[in-house]
Amino acid sequence: MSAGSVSLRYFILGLLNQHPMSGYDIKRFLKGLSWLVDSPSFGNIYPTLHALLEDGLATMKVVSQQNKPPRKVYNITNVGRQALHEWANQPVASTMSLKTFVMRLVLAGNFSQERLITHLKRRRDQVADRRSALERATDELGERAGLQRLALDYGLALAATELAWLDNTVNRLSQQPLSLEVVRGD
Amino acid sequence: MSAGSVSLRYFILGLLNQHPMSGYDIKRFLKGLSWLVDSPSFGNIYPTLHALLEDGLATMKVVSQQNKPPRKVYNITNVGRQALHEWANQPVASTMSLKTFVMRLVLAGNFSQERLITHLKRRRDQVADRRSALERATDELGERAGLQRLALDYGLALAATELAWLDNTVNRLSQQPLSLEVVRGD
DNA sequence: AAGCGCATGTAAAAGGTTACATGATTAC
DNA sequence: GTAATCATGTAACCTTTTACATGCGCTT
Repeated sequence: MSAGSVSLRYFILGLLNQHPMSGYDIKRFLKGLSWLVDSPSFGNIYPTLHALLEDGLATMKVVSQQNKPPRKVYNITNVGRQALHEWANQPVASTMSLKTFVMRLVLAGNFSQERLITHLKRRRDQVADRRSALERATDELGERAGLQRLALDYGLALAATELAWLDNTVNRLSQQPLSLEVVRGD
Repeated sequence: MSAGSVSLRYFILGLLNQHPMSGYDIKRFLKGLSWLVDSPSFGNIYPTLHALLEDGLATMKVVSQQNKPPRKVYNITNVGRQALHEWANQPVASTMSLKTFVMRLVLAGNFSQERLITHLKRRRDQVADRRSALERATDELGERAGLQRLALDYGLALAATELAWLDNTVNRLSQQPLSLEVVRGD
């Protein structure tokens, strides 16, 4: 999960800040978005939740269900919220994978509208750089039509779409703010 | 690198099959494509090359340079080529990250035009499935406009572009095959 | 001989998946 | 009682990054 990515610890903490969840819930939620975000295994999720408990960043409550075994629902604490904000204030690496971008996008719900827009704009600049790099690489290839050209072509198509989407979204959000209703646990 | 991905061992082997390279060369080449493929560290590359040597899948020759320290250039062996083909014949997981797709696309140069087209078509189907899943998820969200919707929207935009590119490319390649000049090492 | 860029290498630590094991609850 | 689904948990293993260390060849 790491490698210029979002550490699972803070990714989960950010999810908990939006909604109390069990390990199973987290797995299901991320599995549904698995093309857009990392989807860790249970063997990674459960120990991470235990660590959050241990460090006082989250609390746990056993919730009985009908027809189903009980769940352990985790809730972020005030200390956890503070840790999350401190983490979020750290500078972000200048390059970022698609998944990392979307993960931070999801976490952005914990913060302000400005921060969200900043995040999108930074991504925009990054994608523009990437497009330039791909164009340069394409030029260097010259006439040769091969697999590398195919890969570059593919990358350029994606970059163009991403840029358009980001511009569009930044404009839209600037005019009409998103309501960021974060469900606060307690 | 693993986790439904392309193992570094075979990725490097595939690169060597297209062109003899040193560890440093590999690093530089992949760094340039780092948005499209995994870009492993030296601490991963060098030991992998040693293992390929050890297993007889590659040979190594020290090549002196002017003005620069000598390089260790690796070359695939016949045994290595056979291992690569066996690996490539194994069934591929039904879902694949963008990077994994592009990595396999680059490796496809080692194989036939049909295999290349098959790879692209399989990706096409996969992306179509993904789009359906994202559409379903969007419907389930209903009216609520939030970050999750933003993420889904983003995913849908990318999926649409990918589908168009894949269709386009498959058609183009079906009519006008790509010349796959693989530089055979020695 | 000191410094710099190229090039290779390694050990320790971090991060993750796989493959189990356990147990609750319902349905047959 | 046994199979199936939901849910949690753990240990062994694998991969990968990080943070060094080494050395060549040129320049000053």
